[in-house]
Amino acid sequence: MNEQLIDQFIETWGAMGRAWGVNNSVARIHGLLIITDRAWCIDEIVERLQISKSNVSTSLKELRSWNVTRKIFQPGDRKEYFVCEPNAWEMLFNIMRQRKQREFDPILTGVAATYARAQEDSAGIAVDRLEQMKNMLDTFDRLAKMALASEAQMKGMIEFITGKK
Amino acid sequence: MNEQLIDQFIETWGAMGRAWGVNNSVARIHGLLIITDRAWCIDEIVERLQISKSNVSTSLKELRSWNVTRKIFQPGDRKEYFVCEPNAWEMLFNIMRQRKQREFDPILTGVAATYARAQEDSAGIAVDRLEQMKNMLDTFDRLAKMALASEAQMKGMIEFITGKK
DNA sequence: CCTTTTGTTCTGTATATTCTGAACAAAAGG
DNA sequence: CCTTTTGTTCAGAATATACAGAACAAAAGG
Repeated sequence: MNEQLIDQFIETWGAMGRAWGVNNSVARIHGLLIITDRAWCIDEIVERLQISKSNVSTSLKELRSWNVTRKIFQPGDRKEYFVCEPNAWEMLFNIMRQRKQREFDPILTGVAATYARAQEDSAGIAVDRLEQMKNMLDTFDRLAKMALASEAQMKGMIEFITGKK
Repeated sequence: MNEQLIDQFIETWGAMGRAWGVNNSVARIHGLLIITDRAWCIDEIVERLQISKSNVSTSLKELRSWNVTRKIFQPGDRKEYFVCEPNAWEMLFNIMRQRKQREFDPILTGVAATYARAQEDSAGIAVDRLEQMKNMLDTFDRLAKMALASEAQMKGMIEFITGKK
């Protein structure tokens, strides 16, 4: 087993998580599940990453809420084992769907509300900028809806744009 | 002046910042510069947002590092005033360029390095997943380079995809 | 020169978050 | 039933982040 190489990937994935606002333990566990070629139970993760069982338990719960990890059961073993979504694009899609819903949609609603009220009373407000901002968010909303509707569609889109055969 | 409406937008923008890993004060100041129709000096921001001068100073420095805010000088006034990039798309582009450079590129480098080493010694490593991950990141890199090269090109792309006339 | 204005940097405090160990719950085995 | 295994939840400790106020720097005005 190439432990050092695994560590290197886990570290990279952890850095990625930090950059995108994901908890370090959560990202590291995810990295471990991605890079290794097997299912892990909680105690094994505790041992491998040297973090507490409670931390592993809650982190795995969060990973499941993002639909990137799931439980499996081994025959004749009471323990729960965990694996990650094996398809990289599907994984990304699941994360993007969740993030859009949790983080983008409320912002769009908020900006649209401000924009609507600014029509009535615009004193001191840069209405043109607000409108631009709203239009931009609307465009992203439309784009995201299309892209996230089907994996095939998004990949088609991207290949078309980047001109890859 | 519709102070409440301005507050509402600043709050929305702050929430957006939090969701994307931006410091709350930084995001609120940015929100203030976006929504209001004028240039602000440090003391005015201190007064309006009720945060300390040191906080405003460092936050503005960060906003400048993202190329979304710049200093201007008023005739016959020693104070520095601050305005935000007036074009919403240009603002987004500047942020994306910086984030790609600071946060995405190192990840791509890291994963590519792991991938290269995994060719030699792949014991216990899910090489197929690593390859998928690397390919996905490469695709994004290509896509981002194209999109960020010119504002017109990206807007064209988006309009083409979303089918907007 | 000395004072005033303006902005930045530094240091300690307050706040938020992350993480651990312990307590707890649930269920299987004997 | 009682014990063991397994996983979750909770309370507090440890850590990291954000922030304010003070000290400092730079430059203009007199």
